[in-house]
Amino acid sequence: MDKRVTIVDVARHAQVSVTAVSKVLRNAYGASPAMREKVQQAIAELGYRPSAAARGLRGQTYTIGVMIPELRNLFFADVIDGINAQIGDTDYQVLIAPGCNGEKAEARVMDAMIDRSMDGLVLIAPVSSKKRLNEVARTVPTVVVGRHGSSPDYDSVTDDDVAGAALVVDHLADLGHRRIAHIEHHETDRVRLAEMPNAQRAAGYRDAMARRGLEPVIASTSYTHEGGYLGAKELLARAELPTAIFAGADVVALGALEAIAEAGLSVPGDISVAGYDNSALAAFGPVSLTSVDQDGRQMGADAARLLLDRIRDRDRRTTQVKLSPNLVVRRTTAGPASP
Amino acid sequence: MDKRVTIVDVARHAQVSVTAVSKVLRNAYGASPAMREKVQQAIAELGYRPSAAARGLRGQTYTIGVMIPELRNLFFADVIDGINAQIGDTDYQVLIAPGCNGEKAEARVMDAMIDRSMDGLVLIAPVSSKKRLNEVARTVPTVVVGRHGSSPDYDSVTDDDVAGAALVVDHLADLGHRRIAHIEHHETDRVRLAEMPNAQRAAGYRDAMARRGLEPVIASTSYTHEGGYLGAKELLARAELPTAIFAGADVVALGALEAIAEAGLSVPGDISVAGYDNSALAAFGPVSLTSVDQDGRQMGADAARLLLDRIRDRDRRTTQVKLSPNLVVRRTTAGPASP
DNA sequence: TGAGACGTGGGTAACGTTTTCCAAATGTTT
DNA sequence: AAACATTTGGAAAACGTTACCCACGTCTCA
Repeated sequence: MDKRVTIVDVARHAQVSVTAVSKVLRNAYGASPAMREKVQQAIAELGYRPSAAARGLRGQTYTIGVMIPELRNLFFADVIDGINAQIGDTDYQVLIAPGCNGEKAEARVMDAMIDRSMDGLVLIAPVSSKKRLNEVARTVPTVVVGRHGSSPDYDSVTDDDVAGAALVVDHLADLGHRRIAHIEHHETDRVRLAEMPNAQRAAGYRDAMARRGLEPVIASTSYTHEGGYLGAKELLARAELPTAIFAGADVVALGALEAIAEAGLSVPGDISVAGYDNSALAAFGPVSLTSVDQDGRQMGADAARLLLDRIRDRDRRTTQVKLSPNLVVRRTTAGPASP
Repeated sequence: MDKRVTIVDVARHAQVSVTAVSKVLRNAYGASPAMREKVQQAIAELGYRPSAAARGLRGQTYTIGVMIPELRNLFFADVIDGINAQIGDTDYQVLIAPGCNGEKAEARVMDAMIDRSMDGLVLIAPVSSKKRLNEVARTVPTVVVGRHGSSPDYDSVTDDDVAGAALVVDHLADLGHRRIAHIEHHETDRVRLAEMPNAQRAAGYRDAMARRGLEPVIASTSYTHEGGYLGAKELLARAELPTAIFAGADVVALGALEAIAEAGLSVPGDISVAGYDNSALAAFGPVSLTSVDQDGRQMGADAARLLLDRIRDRDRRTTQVKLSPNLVVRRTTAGPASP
């Protein structure tokens, strides 16, 4: 309950002005090496730590906010690792706001971060309207991760979902499959159709199928375990059974696997299954799911780098970084049983 | 880039004093309903939001910090859900600091949270010294989750790990097992031996075995997948094979399963395996691991409740909440093959 | 009819920084 | 030696709140 050590205490202890201490703290111009030395020592002796609140009132808070839709998604964890690694031991601190599912929760969280005068924001897979995102980005330096499309106000980092979907289709087609079905996340909103990864994956699937001269077969559900289960059930009930299913996400693939097992079919004997995200579940031995790997760490690192750049120079033109995915082939895909 | 709306703007717009607006904001005493109404309207019209930085300089920041050792652990995600649910739509915002593995990272994060004048801290499974934790708790209201032992300075919420271990041992013994081995996290530090959950689980295992008149068999590795793999390998190399293995955590159990499969043994035919945490991996169909369930959500909710109470009254005596775990029996445990 | 209590409302000094000046000292060029 | 840059250090005004006061009416009760 002892009183907090302030910059005034440090100044007094070092026998210099408050201004001088502030300059040393910020590595600002106008402090001689001798003075720096003196002040550093006083800071160390008193165990002084600047108050972020007071700093925020004037300038920076040295805080980066990360908005994430879902803590349990391991891909997002990778992104955060990447951010953290890049921020490293700069003076910035990364803080994550949990539970931002849905537009309303997102709005609340973005406001909260702005209220707290954060220096920069990383928004991971936001669903808010583009208008809202632009507004936010005009208020505070912002990088959006995992959402396609460009903005004049924020930088973005995405994975090439169209290419990723093509990787899967090509892999399956090369194995000899012709009836390759896709389970997509149902989407109607126009902007999201253009910008959300799920829509891009579906588009990539259609393109790749067309290039191969194959008919697309689509079940439109949601990116959840249940969505995968229902989607696969629907596909298995059709007249012509697919010989392979490309699920838009790993959880979806797991749901599909369950439905396939229930139907008494084997994987990959009767039907091949591929997912997307290369999450820990996909890599997990007993599952061993063929999946598309996005380098989450790299995406996070790029996002952090872009953000620091933008904090330094807010008027810089925005850039869009697009990374290339890799296909990780495991044991759920193989050639079709019979032609 | 428009200027921020401040309390002064609101006051001017509502034709009242700044004090009056502040009172309304904080639901403080001394504002008539009429004035409240007027001010609320001005706030709405201007879209005013109070600056957390400025507030922090004077009093509260309405921010709760959560320190978490590892984002990927699903149990922690449950705890955070619980915290978030309890905080609900109070004015508080929950912020998580990622990557706090190790004492040094923890120190940095706790400092960062204090620098940011957070109103309260939830520390999940911290490894820092007790002295440090007490210091922090004396600076800012703090609740520690998942670490046993009591402190005069912070409240704590734990699961009864001794009881949890006993649940497993009793379950296995009731099935007829007599050679029940345990894979523990190696621990030498004295305080941690008393306070960390892993140590409590090992102690609970020993007690329960003794109560049953059984000899404890322990492999001392670490709470990781690899630790489980190596631990099981070691146990399987002994003269007398165990008929059951109680792993101190689900990841450990998964590693053990891998070693067992490699040795050409079947589960639960040749050997039973149980984990701890009832993580999503344990529940996952193909794994279906018997495990001890800690109600993470409940723990988080309790922690948040205690924290809000302590923020309200800092001099309240500290309390320790201890929850009871449940055993979830799945398909990796069964009676031993032969006597 | 006073005296006190109470209900309203506002003035203003903090809070701990940063930042914009400004002054003095020192160095550098003509 | 004069004129001009550059370096070094400090004074003081913000920044947007809160909280402690005080002032003014109106009510209540002896």
